Amino acid sequence: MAGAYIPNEIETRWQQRWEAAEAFRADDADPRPKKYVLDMFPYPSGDGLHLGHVENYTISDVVARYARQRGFNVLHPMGWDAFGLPAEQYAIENQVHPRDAVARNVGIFKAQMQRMGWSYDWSREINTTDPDYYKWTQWIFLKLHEKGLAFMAEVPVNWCEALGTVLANEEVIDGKSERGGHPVVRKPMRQWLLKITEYADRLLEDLDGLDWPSHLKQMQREWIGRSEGADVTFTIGDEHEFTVFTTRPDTLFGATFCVLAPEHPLVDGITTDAQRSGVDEYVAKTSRRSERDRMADVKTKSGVFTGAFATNPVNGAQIPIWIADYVLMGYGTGAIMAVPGGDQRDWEFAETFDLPIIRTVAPPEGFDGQAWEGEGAAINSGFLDGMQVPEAKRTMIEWLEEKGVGSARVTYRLRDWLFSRQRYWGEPFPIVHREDGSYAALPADALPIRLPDVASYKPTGTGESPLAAVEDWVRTTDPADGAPALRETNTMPQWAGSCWYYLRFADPFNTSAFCSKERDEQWLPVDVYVGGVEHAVLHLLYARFWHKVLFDLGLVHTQEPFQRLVNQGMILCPSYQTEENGSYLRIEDVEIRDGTPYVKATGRPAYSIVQKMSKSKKNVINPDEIIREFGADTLRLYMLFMGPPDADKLWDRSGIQGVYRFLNKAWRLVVGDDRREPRPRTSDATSGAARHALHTAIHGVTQDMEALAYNTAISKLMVLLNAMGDLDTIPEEMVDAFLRMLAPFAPHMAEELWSATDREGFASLADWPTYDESALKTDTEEYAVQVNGKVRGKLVIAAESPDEAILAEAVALANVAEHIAGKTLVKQMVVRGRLVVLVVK
RNA sequence: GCCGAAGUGGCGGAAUUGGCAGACGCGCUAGGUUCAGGACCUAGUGGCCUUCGGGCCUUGCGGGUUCAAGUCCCGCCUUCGGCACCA
Repeated sequence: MAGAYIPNEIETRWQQRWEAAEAFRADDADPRPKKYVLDMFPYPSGDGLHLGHVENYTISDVVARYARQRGFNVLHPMGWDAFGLPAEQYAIENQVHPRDAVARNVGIFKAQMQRMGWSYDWSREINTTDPDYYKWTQWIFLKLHEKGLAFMAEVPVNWCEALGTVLANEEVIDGKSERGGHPVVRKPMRQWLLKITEYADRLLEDLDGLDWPSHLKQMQREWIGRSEGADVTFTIGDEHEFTVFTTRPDTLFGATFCVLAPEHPLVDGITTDAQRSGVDEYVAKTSRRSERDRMADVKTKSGVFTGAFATNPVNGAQIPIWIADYVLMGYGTGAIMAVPGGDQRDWEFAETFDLPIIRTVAPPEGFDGQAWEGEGAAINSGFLDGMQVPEAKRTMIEWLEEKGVGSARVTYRLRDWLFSRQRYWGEPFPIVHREDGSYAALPADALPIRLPDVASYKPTGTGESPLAAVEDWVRTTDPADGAPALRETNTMPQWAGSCWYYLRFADPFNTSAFCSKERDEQWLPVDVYVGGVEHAVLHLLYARFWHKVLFDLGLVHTQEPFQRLVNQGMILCPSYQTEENGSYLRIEDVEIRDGTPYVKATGRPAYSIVQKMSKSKKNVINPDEIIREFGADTLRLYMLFMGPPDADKLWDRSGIQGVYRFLNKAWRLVVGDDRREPRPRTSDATSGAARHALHTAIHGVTQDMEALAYNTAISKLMVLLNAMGDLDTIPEEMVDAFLRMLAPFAPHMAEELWSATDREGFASLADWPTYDESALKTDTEEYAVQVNGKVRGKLVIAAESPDEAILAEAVALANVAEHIAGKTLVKQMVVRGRLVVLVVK
């Protein structure tokens, strides 16, 4: 008899043994086929792991452990994405240097990760803030610069006052910062940009070959936003001309006015004196409005006539030129031809300002809407009349090109990637500015450009990084000629370090390259990448871009970094608010009576909604408490048992009992507890029903493992354990296979029982069991007998019985006979192994 | 507004190509066991009806195809996610 199952004791012991034996180390010299299983590495925040991490990393851990047991040489590394805003914000809030805060938080994270029993190869741990690491981030930047993909420009940027920095388009959501939700305004500033647009087509096309969730690919496609159309040049008298971009060149005959963005450079020059004051006022008003305000009233159309007229190149018509803020300077050419008959926005504008409307595509019979944006035959369009839209487009583009007033063109929603930040905690640029205003990239041997210590690392708010105040760091010389120069004081954004970290894991200590050709070829691409959907258009797009650049430079051998991507669902949890003022309540301060939540202190009802866990909603569950109470194995198992990996999951701790009981049951069966002897085992071969149960389980669990259907895999292990519990003596073979299959999910329990039953080595590294096809069959089969679609009886018959025998027994069943009595049998068939179909009239 | 995903017992969720809806677990009910238990064991558990043989209903709603529909087709509703004046 053994003692009770005490998870904490067992788990820490096995964690130490795995570590001492370096059980999960990925060996470069191992000749077996490789499997690279990667997590999106975390920002080590001060709060430690949350349940989202636990879910993410448990899924990948099971993938990695299963792959090991299937004989793969597995690379499953972990590291820290520690530069950037979250780390810096935390440091400012807690009055510590970011470096110290990162070191401390990394310690917390790592201890928690090890406590979960995740099988990382810690010998490859990396940290993006380590100079040995960011040296190579800077080096890759130099490569981008050499290729002409990094450049400086005065551009309207997203300036966030509260964060004291500019942000990338991807970091701005609804006019607010992705982090913190602070207001963001447009403001022109001189900034570094990366030409991701040059890769737009490849980023789009290569999505097809990736094994990613389709909705995620769709998000990237939409973000890139490729649209095909044409540029059309309009002239204004003899002096000016401007170009518009349109996806509907076929509707050019219906262009009854043009609209320029208020920021369009031509606006000032073409405005007539009579319209001057109105135009100036509108332009000023627009520039004061934030992006957010501009988006807030999409419904109402505003605009001002410039007094100028443009010549429609297709028919010479003089059409008025307006300015309006629904035309964006940052997209296309910042100018449009307005076709109210074929575009609802233009229709609304035309109605508001009483401008003419001409239909150029015949709407379908009975159409009583406004603009018709669909297919149809061209009308009122001269040489296009009668053509369907696609043909009309082609014909118009040919005409425009022939006349030299337009051409086919593709535009993208994707903009170049704004790559500089006015913050302290990021990679410095390997760039110096010379006195003559030019700048120079530093040579590779000058790297790393270390981040200096500063007195204050808080944002200055002036648009300059805190680094600008570090005189002796800023003042330097251009190594090319020794002339005085100033260092670039912007830093790289958070995403820089994570753009290539997956490559560094393959070769973490290389001092002469970011990753050697050999290691790249050995380990890349990542076979399974597990992480949240929140990175769909940020990290995942940026990393693909860098990877393609590295590919073009011949530095990596694959076009894409992440072959298969798995998105875990979100963990949702009820949050509680007072009904009075909506302030959030901690879960401990709420009690549930008859399914209704009440505020404990006041006894008044509380308002509850289910949403994503977040600190501000006070609905965060701390994994440490669950581990303390039930152990890591139970938490791992429960996380997976709640539902499929990609589904959102409602956190409800009442279900934990189920998986905890399952582990206890396994424990008692194999080693017993303080009251019960373990179940006797036998080395005799498994036979009969037990054999069938065993092989069905192996077959089913294996299938589920391949499909990442871990919730059903666990349920099949439960079925197997229940079957073992029904036996007086358990065949050793069953215990063996059970433990091997338990190992990826509850590795500590598996190890403990593995060693308690005198098995050699680690269960975590034991081969995956195989099943015998013949054992999946049973001697008898059960058939449901349907009469006119309803089950009227069941019969058990020897397997492989001929159809005739089955049908004969089926019609002989008492209840079946009753239902067919006095009627004509019009159809009878047997669905092998399942049912008998009888149709009567 | 546009695009995408999803709606199955009291709850989380299962269901190859259309083939016995509700696996597994939680919860609940009854019994056993225990000094005790938020422990363990056994049995039951979608709803309604029942002469205890069985019958009828049931996968968001309404139609349809089929011997047979959670699964396929048509039309709606709801929820979640993404995009949001992108020309």
